Amino acid sequence: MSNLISIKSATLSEDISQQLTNAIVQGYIPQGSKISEPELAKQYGVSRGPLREAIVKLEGLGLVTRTANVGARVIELNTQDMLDTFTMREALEGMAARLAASTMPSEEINSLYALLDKHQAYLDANQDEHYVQQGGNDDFHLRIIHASGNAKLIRLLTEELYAIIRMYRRHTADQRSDPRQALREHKAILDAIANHEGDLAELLMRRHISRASQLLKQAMEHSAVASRT
Amino acid sequence: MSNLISIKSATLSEDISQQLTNAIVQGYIPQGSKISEPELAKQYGVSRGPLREAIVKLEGLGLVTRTANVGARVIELNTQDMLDTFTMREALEGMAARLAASTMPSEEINSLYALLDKHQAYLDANQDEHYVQQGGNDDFHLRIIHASGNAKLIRLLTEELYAIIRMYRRHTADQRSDPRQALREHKAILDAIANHEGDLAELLMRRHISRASQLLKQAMEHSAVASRT
DNA sequence: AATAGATAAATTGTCAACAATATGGCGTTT
DNA sequence: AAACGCCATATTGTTGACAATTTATCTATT
Repeated sequence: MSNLISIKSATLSEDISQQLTNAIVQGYIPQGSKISEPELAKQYGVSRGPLREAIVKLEGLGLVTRTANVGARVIELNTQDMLDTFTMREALEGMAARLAASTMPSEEINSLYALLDKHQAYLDANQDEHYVQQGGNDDFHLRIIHASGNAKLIRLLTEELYAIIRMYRRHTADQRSDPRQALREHKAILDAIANHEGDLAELLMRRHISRASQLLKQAMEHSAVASRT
Repeated sequence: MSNLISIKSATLSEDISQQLTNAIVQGYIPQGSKISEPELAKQYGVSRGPLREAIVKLEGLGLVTRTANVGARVIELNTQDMLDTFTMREALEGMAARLAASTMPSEEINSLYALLDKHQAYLDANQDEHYVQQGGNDDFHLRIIHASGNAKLIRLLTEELYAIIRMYRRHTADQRSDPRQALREHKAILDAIANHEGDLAELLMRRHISRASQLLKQAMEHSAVASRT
């Protein structure tokens, strides 16, 4: 139940940085709340030095914003920020799918087919309940991203954008997408990659993400109307 | 002649951060060189605190790499890194062009046509000599990026990727592209945007950047062969 | 002579104190 | 009563000192 996950790193700063990142993404530290240096330093049992360093790192990751002489606050994700993030994701993951289509080794492709079979079996067994893809090696999108072989693209998507997305999902009604539909789309994307059809793979991946983005937009407009009553 | 550009910021840390960024991008601090905290602190006349903070920021921007208990080094850009960066640029600027096609106000479009006329006049007057587009408001690509209206995309492209690209250009034979060809492509992109043809604008922008990427690749292979003699 | 180990120097990581700035409360003034 | 300015408090920014780790130097051994 504790939000303190003990990860022994080489330096305190790295340690705190990871713990803070986790705390923010998981929502233990709510959006918009102030990051007090003395308070957190006491809480984590370190001095302000390494803690400040961690905050600067978080700023680089886009999880907090800092104002000189005032301090840091956790970002507040509004719908526009989220749609902007999805737009970038569409462009970058589309490109990742294209790259994967030309470089992905066949054994990795087979392994991904096996993963999709596993997802299929899960849906069959759990009557279409969403499987939680929390970033592990079982996440189809992450596998494609890594298959791109573009180190900078991998870092950006997995360390920055996905943190934001996961953070957002926590406080919104989970995506009301049809998991079987998503699985079909995943399969189509993988087929294109297996056939080394980069153009098609990119197109399908973009359409897939765009669809999720549209759902998000609708959900937001809906909840905005609902909260207005 | 000094590499010290005095920018009075709210905090020393911001100040140092900007100066270091500039020094690295401009090549005053060469690639691969070690960032010594005591040395730089003395050089800039500050204590190690704000200097460390600046280094952490630079790490977030991808300009230096840090190793625990060892220190920071300026990144060394190899051809692969550069091609990876161009690949991301292709995806993101392509998307920016698409977005611009649907949101760019007509007066801004006219202003961009005027800019291209200015470039044309420059080429006519200076017998096709490259105009240096060092990131000012006269850079066509930056104008398109800003017209996308996607804040996150703007920040990533202008603050991170472009810093890397400028850094790389400094120590390589400048792009041997045909400036008239580039100008023609810019015009075609702008035409597509003016006609609100997002698909076409994206396609043309990607082709434009891909072409530059190909030239870069050839130049690299060429110089690799040349240096082997 | 080359390698391995021990010691010394230098650098990074961390801390606690001080300075500068912003925030909140109080009283005064209009 | 509201607004302005002043003062006290708290927070951030910066500094110098100390601890921990790495790097360099020197000696000893094979």
